[in-house]
Amino acid sequence: MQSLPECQADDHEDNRAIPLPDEISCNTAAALFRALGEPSRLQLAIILAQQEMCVTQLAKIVNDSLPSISQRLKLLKAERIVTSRREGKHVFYKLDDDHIAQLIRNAVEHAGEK
Amino acid sequence: MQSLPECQADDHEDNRAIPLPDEISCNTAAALFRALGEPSRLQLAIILAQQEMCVTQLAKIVNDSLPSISQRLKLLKAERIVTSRREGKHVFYKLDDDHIAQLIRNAVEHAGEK
DNA sequence: AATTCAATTAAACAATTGCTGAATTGATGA
DNA sequence: TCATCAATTCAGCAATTGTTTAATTGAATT
Repeated sequence: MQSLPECQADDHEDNRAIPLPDEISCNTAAALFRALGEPSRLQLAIILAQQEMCVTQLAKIVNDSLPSISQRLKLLKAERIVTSRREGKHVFYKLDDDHIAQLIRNAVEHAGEK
Repeated sequence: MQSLPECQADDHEDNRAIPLPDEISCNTAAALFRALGEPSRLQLAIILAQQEMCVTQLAKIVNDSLPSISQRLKLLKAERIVTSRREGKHVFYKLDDDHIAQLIRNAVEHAGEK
């Protein structure tokens, strides 16, 4: 009987053909995904994709404490998912750019296909 | 002196205007992000976006143990990021669809802007 | 300057996650 | 059937993460 084709990678010595994705790109891109990879943070991002909002408003809407919201926003901001501006006592957040909005739309779309 | 405009959300009672993103969507989309939100898993996804590959090959390329790779792939598969097919002793994985490839490209692009 | 409200930060704790080595399953060939 | 190789599963451990309460910072008003 004819045997099945051997695993192509038995030429284990030659990895030249497949360049590893560079480590820094992986790390920073993964950090971006990780920031959005938590329901409560993603929820904030989705809300802020619709309209700019201050921390207190967000806390009311999602019914959670200020420190929680603030910490989530801090992480989202570190990954440049949201930007903030202060206006008097309030700090307003919004989505950084359409790039991110597109990313979120794609993910929600994919998730919806289940 | 003119005082700064009040926070728009002092009408705290009326949240009708801002519908909460539905919880299930948030959870499933977040799960997708979380799966990609780990450098070693994202690395696998990026490699598999370029070509189909079996577990042993992947282990060689990223220089890690079979159980590690297998567990990562399992999670990626659970989120429908990759698909697998068995061929004899080997199980080959590849990216599920271009949807995901696009998602990854966007993220890497965004990360590169830093 | 003192008060008040918004937001952030800090520290401690609980829960989740990823990794490691051993055991197990699946499939082929002797 | 037995031996072998690929892949998965399992259980225990270490590290990371998210939450909570309290304390602190920042800005405006009196």
